[in-house]
Amino acid sequence: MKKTKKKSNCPINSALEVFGDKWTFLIVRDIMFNGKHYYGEFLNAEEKISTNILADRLSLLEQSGIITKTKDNNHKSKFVYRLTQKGIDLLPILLEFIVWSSKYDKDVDEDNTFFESIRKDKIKMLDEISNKLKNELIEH
Amino acid sequence: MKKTKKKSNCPINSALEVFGDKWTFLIVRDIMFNGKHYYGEFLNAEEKISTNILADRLSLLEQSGIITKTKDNNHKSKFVYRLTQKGIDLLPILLEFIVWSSKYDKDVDEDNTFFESIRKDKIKMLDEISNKLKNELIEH
DNA sequence: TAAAACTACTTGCTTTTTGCAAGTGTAAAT
DNA sequence: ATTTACACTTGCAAAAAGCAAGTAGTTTTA
Repeated sequence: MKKTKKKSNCPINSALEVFGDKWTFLIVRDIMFNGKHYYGEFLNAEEKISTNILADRLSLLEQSGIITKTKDNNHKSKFVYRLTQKGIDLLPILLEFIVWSSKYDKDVDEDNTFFESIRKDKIKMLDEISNKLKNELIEH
Repeated sequence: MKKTKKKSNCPINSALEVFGDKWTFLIVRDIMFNGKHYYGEFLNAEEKISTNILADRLSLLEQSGIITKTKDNNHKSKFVYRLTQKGIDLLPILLEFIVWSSKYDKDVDEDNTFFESIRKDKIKMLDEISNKLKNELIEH
């Protein structure tokens, strides 16, 4: 995916210039909810992204300031991928995705306690998760 | 875009099976915020979708139960596209897209009063817009 | 009432993106 | 010293997107 000129300055289109594909949000999801930080971990996701697409998307996310890429100190051949604040701020969008899908797609894996928590007290849930992510960000 | 088997039952992936492209959300946006209802109106959007992609996406959105397609009574050669309740329920997602983009993309067209209203009182905004859309749905 | 214009597509073709398999280069473990 | 682990890169076939032109009903206009 090469960088292309903007189609418009609509805020929704603006988000789609980064996230208008099948994979980018899944990478963010894996860092956000599944505690993944390494290339190999993203590759192992259930959805089976291919290696070249993963490399491309990680690079785009880094260019967009949504994730950072740093060397792992204890393991020099590994890179650590983390969410920036801009990335953490995607949380409300992903939570709304979860709310919508768990309402309308009955095939969705039902971790009902989690979905219910989001629905019942969205703001509390949002604070908890975003504080956890923010701490990870500060510690490194 | 042909219908393909699900890559997983993750709720986020589930939403991306429908919305993981550059165009689908823009069509929903045009119905939701810009009062568009006709094929020709979607074509005229700033982002310039091509005719075959538009036809394909309208058909997918209809199959997914997010929009309905009905004959226009006063104008027999026209079809009216409307959001179902499932489509209206996408509103929180789109509002969060707007919040995120207007925070991080400084090129975004600034209708500050609108963005501020969303940020200041998200729940009120959500009620107002979704009631308006729900009325349209009931009247027809 | 015949011709032109409108509306919602469809078709054919080129370009771009995706998906898959195999390969490369550096670091770590045996 | 050699194998294994990890993070990619490369090459190629398949799928999707983008563009221009065509079609088929429906209204409008002359």
